[in-house]
Amino acid sequence: MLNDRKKRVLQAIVEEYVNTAEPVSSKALIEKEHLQYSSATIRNEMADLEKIGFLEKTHTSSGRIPSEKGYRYYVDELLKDDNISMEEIKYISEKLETKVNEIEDLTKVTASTISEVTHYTTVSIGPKTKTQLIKELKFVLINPRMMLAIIITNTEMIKETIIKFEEDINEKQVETMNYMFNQKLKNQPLETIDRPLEEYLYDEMSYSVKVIKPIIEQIKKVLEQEDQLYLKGANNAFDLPEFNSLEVAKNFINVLDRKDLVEDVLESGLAEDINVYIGEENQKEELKDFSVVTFRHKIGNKDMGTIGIIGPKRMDYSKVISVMKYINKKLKDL
Amino acid sequence: MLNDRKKRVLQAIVEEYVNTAEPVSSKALIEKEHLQYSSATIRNEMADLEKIGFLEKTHTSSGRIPSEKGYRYYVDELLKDDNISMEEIKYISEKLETKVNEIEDLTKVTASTISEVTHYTTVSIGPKTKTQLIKELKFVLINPRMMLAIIITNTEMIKETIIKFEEDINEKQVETMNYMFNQKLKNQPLETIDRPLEEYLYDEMSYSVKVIKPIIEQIKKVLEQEDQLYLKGANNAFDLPEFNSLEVAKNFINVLDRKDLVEDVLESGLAEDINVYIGEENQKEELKDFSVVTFRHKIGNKDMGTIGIIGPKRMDYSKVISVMKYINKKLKDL
DNA sequence: TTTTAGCACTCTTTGTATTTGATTGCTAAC
DNA sequence: GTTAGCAATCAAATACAAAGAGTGCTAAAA
Repeated sequence: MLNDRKKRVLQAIVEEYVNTAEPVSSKALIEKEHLQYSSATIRNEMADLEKIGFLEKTHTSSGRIPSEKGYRYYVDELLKDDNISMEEIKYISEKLETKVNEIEDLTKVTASTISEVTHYTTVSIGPKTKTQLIKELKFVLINPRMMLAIIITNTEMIKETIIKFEEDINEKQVETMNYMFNQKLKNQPLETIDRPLEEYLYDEMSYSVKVIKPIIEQIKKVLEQEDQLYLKGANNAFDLPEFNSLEVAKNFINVLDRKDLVEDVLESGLAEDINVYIGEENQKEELKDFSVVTFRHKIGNKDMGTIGIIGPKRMDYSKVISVMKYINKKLKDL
Repeated sequence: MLNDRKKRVLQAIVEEYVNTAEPVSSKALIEKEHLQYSSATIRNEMADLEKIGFLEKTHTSSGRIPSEKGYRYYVDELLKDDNISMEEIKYISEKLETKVNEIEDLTKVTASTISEVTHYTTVSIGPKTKTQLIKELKFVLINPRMMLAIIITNTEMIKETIIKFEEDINEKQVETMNYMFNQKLKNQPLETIDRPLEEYLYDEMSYSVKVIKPIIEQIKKVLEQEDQLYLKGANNAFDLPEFNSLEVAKNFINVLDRKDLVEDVLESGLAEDINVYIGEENQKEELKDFSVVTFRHKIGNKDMGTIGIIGPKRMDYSKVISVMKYINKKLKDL
């Protein structure tokens, strides 16, 4: 579709613009890229690239910036995904090799590492609670009116919650309940905890409503509560020149504050491990001025959490994707 | 020290400036406050108030704004602390009366409520882990290589952590260890878990280092890890006119990102429940352009968590303090 | 046919005056 | 003790000019 020179020009413009945030002129290009052509030749190529929608101008006599279509072509065809230095490799390895006990923490650590290496803002979320199976339930009596319920899922996620009672209960009762609940819930999806279960338990056990109800309610509450989002490096955004516009900055902060939005973005990822959404490609209106790269970490086909980078359209896609690919490989090795 | 009219002028200027964020002119003042004096008289009073350092000008022919000294006098002498509406009272009551199981969550809910009512940014932190006593330890075997340790403190704070082993252990061992650890640690400050304890346990129990060491290490790790900060309403700051200056906005975001800073601020509170730090009164260089109001929630003399509001010096101290005082009363009633 | 030199044209950026309007401080009168 | 009145001050808005960077296009060179 594009001849080699055009590809080279487009790639150079994207990379130069990512670096400088200034429209790229024909002169700047031949200097930076040591192109063996005159500026007039490059200008002609740039005019062509603009004609097919890969470049834009900010005004008639300005240099060019990539259009969203230009970024897309760059990401799909031109981008190098080994743009990662020895220092970065070392840093990432060390970060990921520190012992992490819980998967949710692993997602956090990974997100935080990505943010630190790329200097972009990351958001992350652990494995989706609702779709998981209950591997085991453990009840521990803390005092006669307080019990801790521990829920272990098939992805080794562990959730704890405290349950308070209005009457005293004893160890024996806890044991029975633990047995009954496990009997009924083991290997079930978390959403099993519903009305019929409640009635079943009332029938099987002779314990009062005052004992069974708080347990069911609290477990339900824990499982239904939104999975917690983790945000890292939001302040980095303010070092980017596009955030000199207060409006953009405000917009950005507001997007990060909209948990529903962020969650949707993280869940929207397709089959791929890594997905790139550039500007208008984002479903959500509020994100159309930004680019989002999502990274889904899986073991087999078990979802282990998703991480998203939210940044300007002028994002260093090459660096971001290189880092994610490296981390992906590293995680599979663990 | 100040005559009544001066007090009235100072109070009016603070309140007007808090509202409008514009320097207050003598003319605006007589209009808004229905003062029975001419603008020239008010100008004389304003000149006097400036002479003693309670007011400032942004340039020679501008209206006046309060100085930090002015705010301080306002907070100490003029401020009304019943500046709270029926709607706000209702909203706060409902928020605080929803059942909360853990103290850390109570601190979060409170912080979030304060942010929602005042529209300022709040940061909060639960009761300080390190200074608490261990009330009880519970070990629960999850599988032969994995155990959950539950630590209950004297303020009913509950911390859980997962411990992984490199060799299988059984229920019996867990029971023994649970007994031994409790024996040694009950009613001790959390920092007791030190070298001598470790040796004691090796001696008393015949279990291998591979079993005991991970437990001690992991418990230590949990107790030493920073107490988690909770941030709410950061985006509200961007609606304030002072944040139209990108530099201020950036500064603000950076402060919020500096956990050490924020933590120090929350801990710096004195004996009082509510403390106000205006601009330069803040110990930390980075906060000298902001005002901070901290609110410490105690039951008896047990610290139950601290909440801080970080906002512009032009803060609505009256609203903030009124809300905090009301919440404080409410919490004591619970 | 491809490439390039050259130049007119466009538009942003920067700098400089000029004007407008709000507000004060001070003086003299009430 | 209070106030009217007025010169003085300064920020903010407006207007204009000059400089500079970059393009598009034409015609010539390769």
